[in-house]
Amino acid sequence: MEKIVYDANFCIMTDFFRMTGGKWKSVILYLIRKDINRFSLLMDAMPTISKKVLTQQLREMEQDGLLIRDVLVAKAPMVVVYHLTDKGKSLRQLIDGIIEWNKHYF
Amino acid sequence: MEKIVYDANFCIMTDFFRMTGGKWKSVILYLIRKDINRFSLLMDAMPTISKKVLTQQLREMEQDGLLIRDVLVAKAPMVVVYHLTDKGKSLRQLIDGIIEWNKHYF
DNA sequence: CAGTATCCACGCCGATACTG
DNA sequence: CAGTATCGGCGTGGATACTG
Repeated sequence: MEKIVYDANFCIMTDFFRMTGGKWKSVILYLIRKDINRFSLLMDAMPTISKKVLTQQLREMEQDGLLIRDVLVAKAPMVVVYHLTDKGKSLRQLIDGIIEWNKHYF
Repeated sequence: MEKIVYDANFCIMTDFFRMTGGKWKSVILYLIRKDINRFSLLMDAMPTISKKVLTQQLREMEQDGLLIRDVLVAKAPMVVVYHLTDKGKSLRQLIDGIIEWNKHYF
């Protein structure tokens, strides 16, 4: 009979929530998948997000290997395109699962 | 051609993250499912959580219909038992999906 | 266009002491 | 045993002005 001792800091779920949780990441994931893949397009689609926060979220998601930041033109006016990695795309099934669950239990 | 405008405050994912996210809720869900269903047993299993936070999380999860708080003895020394609702149990498949995803993409 | 730089509010989470 | 009450740190998210 072993004792179960749990620390949330070492929970596998913590990684998932860090990568997809927060206020905006699941929305960003959804939008980029819909080819809303430019900084200004994302700003237009999320009228209540700030530039700082959008930049932050995109950078973190890049770090987590969910998306790639593609700089097409490096001088002003810059052109940057975002697209999902396979890892980022693979989240869709999980998100769809969550949506289905929501439909069923509400 | 319609314009897509998104506000995280009305996102279906926000509900899911509120119900299962945060630092402890997925752990609590897991533990109660393992019949670690008393306040003090949960405290023992999560040595780094505080009483206030555990109480908070349990109350929120009760509000969200994920678990039921069963007061067996209302006078000190009290006896309270927690158990999952069907809605709470149903989260297991989603959590398992997340764990599988994690195994595959790490 | 796609960001930085600052400053700031709020809420999550935690430590500790006390209680029916 | 199963909580409340109180105080406080810290991180997330936001408003606004500025820039290569």
